[in-house]
Amino acid sequence: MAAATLKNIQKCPTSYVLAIQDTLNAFQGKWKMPIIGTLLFGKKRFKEIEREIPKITPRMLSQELKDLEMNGIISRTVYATSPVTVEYELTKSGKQLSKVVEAMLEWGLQHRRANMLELLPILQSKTA
Amino acid sequence: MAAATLKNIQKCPTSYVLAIQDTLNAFQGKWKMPIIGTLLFGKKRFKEIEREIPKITPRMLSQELKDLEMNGIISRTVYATSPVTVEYELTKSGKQLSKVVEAMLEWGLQHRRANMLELLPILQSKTA
DNA sequence: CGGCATCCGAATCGATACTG
DNA sequence: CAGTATCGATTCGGATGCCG
Repeated sequence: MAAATLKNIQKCPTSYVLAIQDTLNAFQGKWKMPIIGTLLFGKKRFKEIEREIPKITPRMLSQELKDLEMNGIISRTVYATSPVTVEYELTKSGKQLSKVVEAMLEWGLQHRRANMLELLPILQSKTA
Repeated sequence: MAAATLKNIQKCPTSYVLAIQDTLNAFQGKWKMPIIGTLLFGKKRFKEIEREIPKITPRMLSQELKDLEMNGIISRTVYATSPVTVEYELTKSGKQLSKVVEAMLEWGLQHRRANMLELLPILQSKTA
């Protein structure tokens, strides 16, 4: 199959848009990408993830993990210890997201530097 | 400066999470990535974008374009024709997002194929 | 430890109608 | 053409408390 480069789909921008939205749905919201991000470093337990993601509540973490599992991005394993231990791990699909995450990360750093220099004390209001 | 690879920040997952969330904020929501996507092919006018993105309303398009402009991702040019013509174009920062978009696109296609085969008639309920 | 249930305000977003 | 204004439905997401 041909690679999914921009040039290949230039002919039909709309179908291209649909593909992006499709992808977007898999990890939309405030928390999914950060969760995936922490799991790229390996298996983690519920509490570990919670600790690494500032301000996430158990409610949201639980909800998002369930969502990600349903979408085939992570897998959940329960160990019958006492108290129970649960480990979350990226699936193969999930691991392939590292490409996306790295791209986002790299752009984020560049973009931030660019904005610091040129414009935008506007961000202040969002940071606060 | 060292490249922003995952390995480089493994030491501090939390700061890494913050960087991702930061990036995420720049194009969160249902429409921003698709808008950026269509603009990767070149300058476009309001109506052109609207036509290429299924189901977007003028309200949302207007709002998101404004947001993207404030974030330094696109630029807006008004031509004093009659009726007025407005063109939107990616800035340098915006163009650099192509890396992210392509990564998302590629993953989306792979992931879709994988899910078709293995699991998930669940998506049906979301597609409907 | 790893959650779930409930409540509730805030933010998002779609539909529709209108304007310079 | 390129938007804006208003309304209302839906969803998101934080706080809190409880459970096996």
